[in-house]
Amino acid sequence: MSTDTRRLLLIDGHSLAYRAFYALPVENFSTTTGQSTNAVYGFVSMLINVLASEEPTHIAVAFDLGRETFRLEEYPEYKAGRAKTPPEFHGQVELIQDLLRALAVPVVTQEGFEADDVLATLAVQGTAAGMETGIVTGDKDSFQLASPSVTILYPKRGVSELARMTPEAIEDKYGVSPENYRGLAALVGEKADNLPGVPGVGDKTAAKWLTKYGDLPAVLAAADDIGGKAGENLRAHLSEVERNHRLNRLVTDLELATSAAEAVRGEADREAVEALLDQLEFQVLGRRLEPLLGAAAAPAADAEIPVPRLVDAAGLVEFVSGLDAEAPVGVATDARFELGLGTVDAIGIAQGDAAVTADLTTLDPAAVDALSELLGSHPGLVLHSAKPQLKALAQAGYPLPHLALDTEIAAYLLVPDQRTYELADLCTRHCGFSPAVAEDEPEAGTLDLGPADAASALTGIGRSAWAVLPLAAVLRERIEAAGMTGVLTDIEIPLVTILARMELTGIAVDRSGLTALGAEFGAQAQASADAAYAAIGHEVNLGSPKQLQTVLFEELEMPRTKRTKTGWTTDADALTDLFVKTGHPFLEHLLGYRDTTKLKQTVVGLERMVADDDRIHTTYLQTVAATGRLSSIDPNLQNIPVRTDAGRRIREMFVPAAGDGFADLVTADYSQIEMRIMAHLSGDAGLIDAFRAGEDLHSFVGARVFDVSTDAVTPAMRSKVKAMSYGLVYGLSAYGLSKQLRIGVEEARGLMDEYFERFGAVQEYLAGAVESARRVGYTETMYGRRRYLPQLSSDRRQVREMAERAALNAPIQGTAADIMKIAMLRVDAALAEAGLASRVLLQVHDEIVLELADGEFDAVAELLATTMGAAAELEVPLEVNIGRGATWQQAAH
DNA sequence: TTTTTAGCCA
DNA sequence: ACGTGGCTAAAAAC
Repeated sequence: MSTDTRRLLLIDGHSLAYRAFYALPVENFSTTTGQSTNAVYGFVSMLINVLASEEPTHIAVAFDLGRETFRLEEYPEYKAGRAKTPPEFHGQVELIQDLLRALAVPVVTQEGFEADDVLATLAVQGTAAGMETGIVTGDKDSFQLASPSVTILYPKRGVSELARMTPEAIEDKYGVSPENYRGLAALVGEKADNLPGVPGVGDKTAAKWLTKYGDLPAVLAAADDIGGKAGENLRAHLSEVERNHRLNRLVTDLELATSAAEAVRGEADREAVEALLDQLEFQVLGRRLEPLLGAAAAPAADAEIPVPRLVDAAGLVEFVSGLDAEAPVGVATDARFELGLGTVDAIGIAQGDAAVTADLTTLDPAAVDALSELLGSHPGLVLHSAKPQLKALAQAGYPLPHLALDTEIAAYLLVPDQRTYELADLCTRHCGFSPAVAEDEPEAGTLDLGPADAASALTGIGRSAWAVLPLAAVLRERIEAAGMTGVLTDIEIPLVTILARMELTGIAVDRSGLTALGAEFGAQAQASADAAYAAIGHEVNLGSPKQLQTVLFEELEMPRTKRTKTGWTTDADALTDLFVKTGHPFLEHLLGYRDTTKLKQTVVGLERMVADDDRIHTTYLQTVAATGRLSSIDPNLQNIPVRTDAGRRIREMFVPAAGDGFADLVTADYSQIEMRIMAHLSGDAGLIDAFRAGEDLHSFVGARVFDVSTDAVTPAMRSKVKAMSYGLVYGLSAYGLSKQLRIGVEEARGLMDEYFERFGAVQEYLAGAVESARRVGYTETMYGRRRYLPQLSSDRRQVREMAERAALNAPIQGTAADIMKIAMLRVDAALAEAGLASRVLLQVHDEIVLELADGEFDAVAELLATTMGAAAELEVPLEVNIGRGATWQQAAH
């Protein structure tokens, strides 16, 4: 192509925005105000790429305008049956148009026509003017426009790659010329446009006919000569094919406001572009837009992704010894876990622009030493999702490193309610590159090493090790800007190592006791089931809500309960109500069955997770709970039953490793920590007095609410007050309270009014918390941990009120989580400092469980009480309860 | 394979 | 419509 050729680039805006929307995970692209930006991001990213690769002299972007098109007029079902546009897509096209306007890129539309018609017209004008034309569109109808001077750039795989559909490429792929593509499409049909074609005819058959007869009119004329089922179908669908052919013709003679020759980019409005990028919270993308802003050549923002070197043992030693002891070091591995047992075969290490990958299974002692030295002593190690990798390395005999940063945790703190924090996505979003390059190259952590692609898998790990470094730099800046450096570096990052140790240690269980208990619960469940069957005279799957509904509401004609999406609820509350109303024994047995099967399932689930060392190694997730709490999986040890006697028998199965010098378990839990935080944050004098006086909180509050003396508070009054106090922390309504206490709404409202009368500062605090969250967009814990709640400004009431309740709860639940995390760090440090062998095994939100080394109880109890009690400075004391026993249950107090 | 229902914890 | 934050299992829907 000579340099003086004029090159015209035409873009189908709507089609590309839609492609981008589905190519990029919407949950990873939204602003703090809740505006989704994935389609905008993908579109702009594509625009930058295509401008760089095509270097057009002329450009235009077309959008569909208006619902009424001539196609819809002729065929009312045109594009009918399409799935509704997802709500997250709304507004993104407008944002793209705003951005294009600010960039002075011509936008061309025509009322009553689709973007494709506009592009077709411009392409024809361009060809007439001797221009080379490229059309970027995800609509195959435009293939009919391909010619020696017109190429269709069709997105494959997301929006990052464009297939160049020249006439030859179309001929190759479909077996027809661009002129005949319309005929092919008419025969085959287009599902997305609701244009059915000839049944049983696909690209191959259509191409065969078109080649044989020349073009579509000739095929239709020869329809009677075509044999077989396909020919029969063709004859039966002639009118549809003709209709498709009329509708898929693109209009090339529109009178447009801008002609191809006039489609030239003007001078960008830099301020407007920057304001928009700010609003979209795009940072890296903004730098990549620099060249479009007409400024002096900006430095290339695209990081050069180095190709990691595959090194052997000697190469690893050389690389490690050459590392700067001050500068950050990126590390990635292929660690994976099964029942608490980790495996790691490969490691990537990077610093600056250099990255290597090594096969850990082939290292010699010198290399192992060098690696141990690096992991054990380097102060700047950065990993993405460090904990599983640290655990696997530790099990492989390497020291538990000092972690400088975990990029997954940093990303979580910035947006704690995101679903995933994958390295590749974060790099794309924050750094403008993606470390996962080749499609056949597995990502770190997911590889299955076959001999053929072992090398590419290994370089993927090295690339990940390198990628965390630029990501870390960006995330650190953003964490600092949000005031969360303290939460990150003083709480979350040091906690990783502690959790890793807790998980590696696990908690011992009585394996045969579990088996026996499971069998016992199983037998009880079977007995309840048999009794239930006897009560109705036949068997039914008691675990199937659908079958239960048939029995309860049709067979037994009981009154209908609350609606669910698919019928009527059969939950325990509803069944209890029904039992009160009907007294039918089936209900009683069903409830008994539910209880015991649940217990049995819990026991069986635990049994499955016992590792070879007779211990259960749960995994704590540090980036899941939006409030800052931990969560626990595989198995979840934060929801082991405790409320019933039968349930507590499961806690009897958790024991110390007596043979290893651990005689007992110890539990330490914060008493009423959330109410204490409420007292502190609200500054309510009444609540603060109650805690300072060390009185029973609920009796104290009950005395005020019911206007009696503290010792005149009955158990019934106390339990009402307790439910209310906790409910308030979560935004409970009078209706909810009435349901929970099985009292009237008016009585519930009376209780709440009385409560707020006596504890006015609590009400003020709660109202103020929502108000300030609405204003700044996020809630904050005492330690600065944020949760963004853009839905506080939603105009949908249900959505908004849900956000309001979250805003009430997040600072309190989150502060409690912060305090417990700080306590864990200090307890761990204090145990080590005191030279004690007792160790922390579990965390259950406000409780920790320790394995007590022989003879250490007094020291440990003292240490726990002091350290946990002093973990935070509140207006009220932090009370810690400590218990000791031969099982988790017995250690409870 | 994903969604729905139910139930356990703080 | 009506209390927050989690995880798991089984059935049902896809």
